[in-house]
Amino acid sequence: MATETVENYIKALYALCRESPSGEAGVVRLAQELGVTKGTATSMIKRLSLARLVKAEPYSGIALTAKGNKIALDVLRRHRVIETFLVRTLNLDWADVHEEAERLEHALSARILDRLDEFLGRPSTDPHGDPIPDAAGNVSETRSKPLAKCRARERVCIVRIMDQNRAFLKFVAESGLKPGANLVVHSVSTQGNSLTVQAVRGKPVTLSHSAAGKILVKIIS
Amino acid sequence: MATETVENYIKALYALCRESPSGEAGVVRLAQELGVTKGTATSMIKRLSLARLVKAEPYSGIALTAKGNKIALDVLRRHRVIETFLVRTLNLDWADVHEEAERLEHALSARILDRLDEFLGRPSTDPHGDPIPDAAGNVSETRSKPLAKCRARERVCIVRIMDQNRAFLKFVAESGLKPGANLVVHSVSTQGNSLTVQAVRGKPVTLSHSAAGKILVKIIS
DNA sequence: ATTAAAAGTTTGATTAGTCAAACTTATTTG
DNA sequence: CAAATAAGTTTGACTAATCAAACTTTTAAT
Ligand SMILES: [Mn+2]
Ligand SMILES: [Mn+2]
Ligand SMILES: [Mn+2]
Ligand SMILES: [Mn+2]
Repeated sequence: MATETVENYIKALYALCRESPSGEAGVVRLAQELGVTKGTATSMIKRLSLARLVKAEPYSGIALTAKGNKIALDVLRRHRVIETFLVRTLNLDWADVHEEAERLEHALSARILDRLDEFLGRPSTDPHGDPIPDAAGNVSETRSKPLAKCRARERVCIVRIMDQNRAFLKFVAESGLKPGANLVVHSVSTQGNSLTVQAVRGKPVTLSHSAAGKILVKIIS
Repeated sequence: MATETVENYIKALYALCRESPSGEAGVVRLAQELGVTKGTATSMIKRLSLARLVKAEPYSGIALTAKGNKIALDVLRRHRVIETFLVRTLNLDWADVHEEAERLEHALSARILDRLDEFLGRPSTDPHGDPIPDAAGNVSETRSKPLAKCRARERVCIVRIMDQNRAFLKFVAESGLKPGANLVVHSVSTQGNSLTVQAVRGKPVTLSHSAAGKILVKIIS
């Protein structure tokens, strides 16, 4: 079994590779993400490479191997099942659960994870709308687009919040913009740097372009 | 915060001090308990001593300080709340939960622990009858004696099983001797090396002296 | 095409935790 | 009591994870 530290590196690498157009991660960003120096990250990459969890040439990009990807999805599954449990069963604030899950994700056996998953009714997404990979590592992401790309008068349903920041999550919840909420795009500013939406039976909310970019929605037919 | 390793040493020391008449623990037993060499245990004791978690003179007994005791009770609380959750909510086998809790006990924050405790209705004992310390570190142990010390025809209620061994726990459950079970002491062999008990509406079970010594009971008035 | 900045690597040191094996002190036991 | 045994300690070595600081390579600007 991978150590807690290795699992954290793998998970961070997975996220960085996702969001990079080249599909590869860099050492500096990785170090930033994990709060370590770049030298530390470099030496860990060497170890992961030796363990065949990543593919990396000196002075070039880092990518996960199939084996590394498997671990990433497994950790992600544990993380998201735990978040779901913490919110649904223990009533923790959805803005707090990410950090809690960050520690717990490394301590659950496969057996407990499965029991927890069963107890929760095999949820397909966590409280933030993040898809939960199944035990085999399959992820089914709902087709969606950023709210920032919507046009006026579109009716949409929020599917996912792409940011773990506590303050942002608090704001999103305050504004009634949690996953599942239906809303109408009221107006879009001409410069495209903000837009106003209104939840059903809610007050209108104006969002900056960057905030609206982190909220994924699907169009209601 | 103490590391996982330190918490394990402290917890083991707590148990060893409990069961020793002198109230002090030795390095060899400690090492055995944790599956490390005695040299390793010695060096850890030095560190714990420096951190004021134990009081220890070279070549003499080890005792927990008040600070160490506090940590031990805290870990014990987490361990037992988790075991209760695993059995009651996730339906895990009571023989398996000890090992699972052994890892989880180090990953729960105070907040999650409290929510879990609340969710379970603030239980006072875990599935094995082990008392759960409260958040302040108070333990209330039910007055009890070993089943081995009972005489024929006594009617007793099982309060606690003093052994985490899986095979033993399986046997205890099979025999209907879980905490809460009421039974009558049928007969006691003259040599005192075995005794036969019968649960209400159960078959008679014969126990060795050593097995009966690990089952704590209280007399039913 | 130089050169400055950014990205990545290396080196030497540190801490936590561990082992094997030699060693010392305390306890038993004949 | 002396010798054997058990308990406890010390030493030297190792792995995982980290940092600071010097160094090298790549990339971006001028
Ligand atoms: Mn983590
Ligand atoms: Mn999430
Ligand atoms: Mn433990
Ligand atoms: Mn227990």
